[in-house]
Amino acid sequence: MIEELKVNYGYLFEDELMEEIQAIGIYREIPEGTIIIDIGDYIKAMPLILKGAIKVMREDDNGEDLLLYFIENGDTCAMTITCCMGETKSAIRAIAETDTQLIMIPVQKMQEWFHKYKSWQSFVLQSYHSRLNELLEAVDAIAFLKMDERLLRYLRDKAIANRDELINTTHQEIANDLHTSRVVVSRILKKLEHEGLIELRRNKIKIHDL
DNA sequence: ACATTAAGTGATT
DNA sequence: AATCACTTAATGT
Repeated sequence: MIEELKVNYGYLFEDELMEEIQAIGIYREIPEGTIIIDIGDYIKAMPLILKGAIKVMREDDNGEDLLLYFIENGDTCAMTITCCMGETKSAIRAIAETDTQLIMIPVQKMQEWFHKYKSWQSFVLQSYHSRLNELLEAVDAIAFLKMDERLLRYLRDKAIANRDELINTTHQEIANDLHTSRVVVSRILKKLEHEGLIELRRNKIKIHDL
C-alpha cells in the first residue's frame, strides 16, 4: 500500500506531506461497480486514487445516467474540491469502474494542507483544472460530435481507464453511459467492426488501434 | 433441452 | 437517432 502511494504521488509531494498522508489517510479497497459518491451526498473526504479507475456520472430529471469522464491513478475528484469550500452536496455520482484502491483524506485536512504545503496546493489546483477541461470535452462531445464519434471516443477512454484494449461490457451498458438506446449502439459497433477498428464478441469489445 | 440474456436487423417515425 | 417488433446467437441451469 505504501508502495502504491509512493509510485503515484511520491514525485509530487514532499516527504513530510507523504508521511501525513500515510498517517491520516484511510486506505480503502473498492470493488468494481461500487458507488463511491452519490448525487446529494455530503462529501466528507477526498479520494486519492492509487490503483484502478472511477467513472463520473451525471443524472437527468428522469434518473437517466450520462457519463462525464473517467478518472485514474494519481488523480482526485474535482467535486470534492468544490464541496470542501462550502457545505455543498455532490452533483455527480462516482462509481468504481474497476476494482480500485484509494486513500481517503478528511476534508478538514485537505484544507489545512492547502496552506501548509505548496505541492498539495498545486496538486489540487492542477486536478481541478484538468477535470474542468475533461468536463468541457464531454460537453463538446455531446453537443458537436455524432453518435459514432462519441462512441469511439468512449471506447478509447474506457480502454485507457482500464489499461486494457479488451473492454468488458454490454451494448446496453454503453447505451446507458452515452444516454442512447441499445439498438443504436449495436448498429454503430457493427459499423466500426466492418471498418476494422474493433472486434466484437459477446460481452467484449476489442479495440485495435488505440 | 430449455430458459434467459445479449446482440443483430428491418421497418417506421 | 429513437423505437418497435422480431430473430438469432451465446450462455447458464
